[in-house]
Amino acid sequence: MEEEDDLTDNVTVPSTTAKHENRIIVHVDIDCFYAQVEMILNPLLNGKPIGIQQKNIVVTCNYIARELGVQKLMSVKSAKEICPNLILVNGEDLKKYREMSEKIYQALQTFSPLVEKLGLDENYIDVTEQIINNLSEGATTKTLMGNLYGETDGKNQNPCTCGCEERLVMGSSLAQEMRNHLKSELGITCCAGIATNKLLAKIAGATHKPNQQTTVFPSSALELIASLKTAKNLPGIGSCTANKLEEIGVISIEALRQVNIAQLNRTLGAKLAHHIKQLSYGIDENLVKITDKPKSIGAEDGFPIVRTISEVREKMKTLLNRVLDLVTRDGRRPSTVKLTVRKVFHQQGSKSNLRECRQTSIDWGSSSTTDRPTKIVNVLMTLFEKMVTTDGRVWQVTLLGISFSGLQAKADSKNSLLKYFGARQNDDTQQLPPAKRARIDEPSSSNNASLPMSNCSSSDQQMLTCPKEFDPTVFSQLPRDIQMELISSAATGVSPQKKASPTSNKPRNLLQYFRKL
DNA sequence: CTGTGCAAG
DNA sequence: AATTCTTGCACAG
Repeated sequence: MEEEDDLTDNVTVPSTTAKHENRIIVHVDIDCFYAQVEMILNPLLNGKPIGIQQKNIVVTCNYIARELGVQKLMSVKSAKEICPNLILVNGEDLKKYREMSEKIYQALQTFSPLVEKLGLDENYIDVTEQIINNLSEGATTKTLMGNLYGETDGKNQNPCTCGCEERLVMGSSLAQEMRNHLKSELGITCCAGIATNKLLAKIAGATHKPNQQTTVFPSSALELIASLKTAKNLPGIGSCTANKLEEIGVISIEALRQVNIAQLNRTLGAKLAHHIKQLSYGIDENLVKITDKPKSIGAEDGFPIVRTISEVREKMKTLLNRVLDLVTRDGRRPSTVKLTVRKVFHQQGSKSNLRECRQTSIDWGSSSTTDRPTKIVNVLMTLFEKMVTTDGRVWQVTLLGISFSGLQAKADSKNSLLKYFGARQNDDTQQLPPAKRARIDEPSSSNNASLPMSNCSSSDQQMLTCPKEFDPTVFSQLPRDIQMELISSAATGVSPQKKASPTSNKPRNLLQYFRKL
């Protein structure tokens, strides 16, 4: 099937978008995050204009400062000119912010297990399950909390009959509860967007700031997207895609909606072309993806110029120490290292922003903790040579980056599985918060551990696949963290049971109880 | 599995 | 009004 012209694709775009969406997504965005954290940590700052300084830049500031004319990403110099009594707080150490970010994530998780963190100050929450439960319990649809995008005359011109608006109204009160909770427990204020997908939720939430929330009905989705004005304002269209779009004359949202799909395919590839076309109509099928532990841990350091191996080795050591520290704190053990370099070779005016990387698996085998750093430095230097010193050419390097991946929980079933069962007996629901929260524990026939078969696509795809060697039924009942542990142990062959040899009366491995017979 | 490119905050 | 830094995902060989 060749799609020669754009008519075909446009026909498939429903006039009212998201009609078939049964999800309810909340996007939570903390108001001027760094500034808020500083004010919470130091109440003396309350009522005063404060700015967060990194290097010579005011990266963000509180709303008092904004009223006085201070803007985000302003130089310290001009910020002080505009607002001489601006209080500057150094925000180069992100520790405090990471900690608060984690607390916020945990707090939001009490409303739904489907929380996705985006940066330090944003989260998506899929509350479809909770809403459906509430409705099935005969919860009365409350009045909408906060702002409703569009429909400014207060009248809903063309109410949708599919039930989405009722669910969104409930979503708005759930969002209100989340914001109240963040305020009372952490002192944090934020904005929220409530919609049927991530795209609309994020954009809607940004329409009323600060400390407000906004719901968008699918009937207003097209209008909301159009209000972004330009295509590059769509989340998912970055600078590179925006440039390519510009080359084919696509700047506005409207132009993106109208552009010939075949041409778009040629410019961006079919998949991306289709995706951003969908975005332009407010359609976004992306699921809220649970944020797990990081998949990689790394650091990189840029500098003016380095030309000698010994300099590189020095920088490498320093950098490695930093990363190793992070890895140690994480607790897991990586199986591969990756080295990134940025080479600069002054060719005719080219920016040569060229980064290259090489990775290799690492064998922690018999290396003591004291041994470890030097050992890895050598590995890294080998990788380095693969990239820059293979030929005798002159080289200059302006960046080194080290990243570890393949992080695996240190395989000691004592500290994970056993501990889990120990704690588990006490209370199943403890990590589910105050009952009023979302009332997902109401029927109590099944707890949250096994998100029971819902027809909600969002949770379906979050299901982990059961490794061959385990009983799928049992597996499906296990909580997610245990599922993951079983998967990784299956994958790595940790504790392989030889045909269930009952002879081993050793510290019986709990894994065996989950295996198929 | 490797390496590159893009996006986001 | 950025640029840098960190992470994750998609693509391709």
